[in-house]
Amino acid sequence: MPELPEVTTTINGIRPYFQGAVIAGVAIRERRLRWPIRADLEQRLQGRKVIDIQRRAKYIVVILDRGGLLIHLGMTGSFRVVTSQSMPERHDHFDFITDAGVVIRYRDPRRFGSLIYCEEDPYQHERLSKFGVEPLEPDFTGTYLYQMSRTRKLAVKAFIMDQSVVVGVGNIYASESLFKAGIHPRRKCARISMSRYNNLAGEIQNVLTNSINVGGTTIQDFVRIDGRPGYFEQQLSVYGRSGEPCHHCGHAITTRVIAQRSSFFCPQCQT
DNA sequence: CCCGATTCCTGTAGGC
DNA sequence: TGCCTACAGGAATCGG
Repeated sequence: MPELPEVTTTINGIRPYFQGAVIAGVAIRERRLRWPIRADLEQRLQGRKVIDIQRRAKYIVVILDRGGLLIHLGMTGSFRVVTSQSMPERHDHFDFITDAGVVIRYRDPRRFGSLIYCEEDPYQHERLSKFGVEPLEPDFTGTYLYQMSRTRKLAVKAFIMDQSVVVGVGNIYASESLFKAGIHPRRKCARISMSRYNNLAGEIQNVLTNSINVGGTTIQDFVRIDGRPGYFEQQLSVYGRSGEPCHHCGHAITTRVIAQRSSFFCPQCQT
């Protein structure tokens, strides 16, 4: 499930083929994603130059010579770079074809992803307007989390997954960073001290950075641009480890549903 | 406004 | 072996 590290890994994989390219064509086989792909997208993109590929929250932001694209991977979206001879398979919903003849192909079995065309600056698009801070930027601190949480009533796990607070943290990295910080995921976010939030902010940054460095996590669907999996899965402390021993104390890892998402934690190490 | 519940979707895993 | 059901979850939307 693509969270911040998986989006970054995807962007790094696409960039060598996409940045600086001219879009020779777009082939769309399935327009019904999270929102329908607009009918004139092929025509709008034809001949346009790709200036840069960036990230905001879990969106891939493609900067074009004017305007741009917002691409979300949803739950099961991934890109691959293939040759023009490669036949699209089921769930390969669209291709960007560059002037170098490279095909950048999007696959998304569950179709929760999106491809949005922006006439003007994509950073001004409404979809990006409600996002909170970037976790790897300097303004993401324990103080920030502490201040944002004081008046809120939800569990800390739901709080750090709230994209209007901090972006890019999904179910996997929320579970992992709370374990590293020794915080119980069900604890009310307003009842956590400044020093614990300092730890948590640092652990969120550590977990995300470590994952980026090994190409992200592969659980089920996410694959890197070259089709190989990310390797962060081997470093997971709690996610998906229900019943297995905690690496720190040996107690069995517990799973509970918190805010409609399965959550994994050590009941002994996390309080 | 806030927050929990529901919804979209399909591949996979587990039970019988 | 095959069928059925539950489950996975990002994020928009709905309802209390």
